[in-house]
Amino acid sequence: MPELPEVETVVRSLAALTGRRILSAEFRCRRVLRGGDPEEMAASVEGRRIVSIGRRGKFILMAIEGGGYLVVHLGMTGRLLLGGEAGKHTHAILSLDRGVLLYDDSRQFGCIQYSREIPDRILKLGPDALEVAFEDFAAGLRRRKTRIKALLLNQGFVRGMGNIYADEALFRAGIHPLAMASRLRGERARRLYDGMVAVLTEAIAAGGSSISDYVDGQGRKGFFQMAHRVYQRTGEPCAACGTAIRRILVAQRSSHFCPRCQKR
DNA sequence: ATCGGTACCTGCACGC
DNA sequence: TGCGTGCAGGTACCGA
Repeated sequence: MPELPEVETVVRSLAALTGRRILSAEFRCRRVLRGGDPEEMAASVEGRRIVSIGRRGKFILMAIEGGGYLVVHLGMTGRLLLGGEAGKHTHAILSLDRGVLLYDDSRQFGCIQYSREIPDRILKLGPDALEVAFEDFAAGLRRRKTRIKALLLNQGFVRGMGNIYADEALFRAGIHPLAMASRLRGERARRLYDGMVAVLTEAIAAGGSSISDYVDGQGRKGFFQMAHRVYQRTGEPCAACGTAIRRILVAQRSSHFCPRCQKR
């Protein structure tokens, strides 16, 4: 489901969690706990308030009263829902002093864990795609010996981009997904940076993209998918030149682009 | 140290 | 109807 705009939308939709007390917690599925023990996790959060909720790239961090964090990653199909009924794929249930928070994930690629400190894998992420300075972004491009599409998906380079927005940013910049990152300098680096920031900002304003099952914390769908210009538009005419959009694999991920507008 | 390929899991759309 | 195939917003891990 979720890239930066979707995760940002979820976090904003869950602002009401701030100050809520967790009365009880149930963790049902070991596979999404990243090795954590369900009983210990429950004991670590029960009786404590949620102090804040925020985002680092695609990770959601809920700061828990007295220190520690509930760290959530939505993977491909994860959902955090304020209210509603537990279902077949509900892996965590937090009963609050007002309402209930459910964590659902049919594919179980996401995770929910409790950690005393911010986990190392989060500290090792690159700068946020909406916070990185252009100079750092451009310098990073020059240092990497890989295709630009793969690099945009690498969370150690810049955190928050995923398959949809990487394709959309590359289209806006007129850059082919197979272009070598190190060769993008000057004006092309600038266009990519601007395209990335613009597409992410517009997507947040639209509440994210709901391709199949994404919803925010209140169960609302996003509608930025209407504005996708290449993602999952294989065969459709390019909005700029009319050429049929093509799909190729880059780093094992579907990549959609206009063969005429996007140059290597 | 960096890269690409693969594994993980469920559900859906499609063709036969 | 049912079965096989391919595809899907993700990261982690492995060997080269």
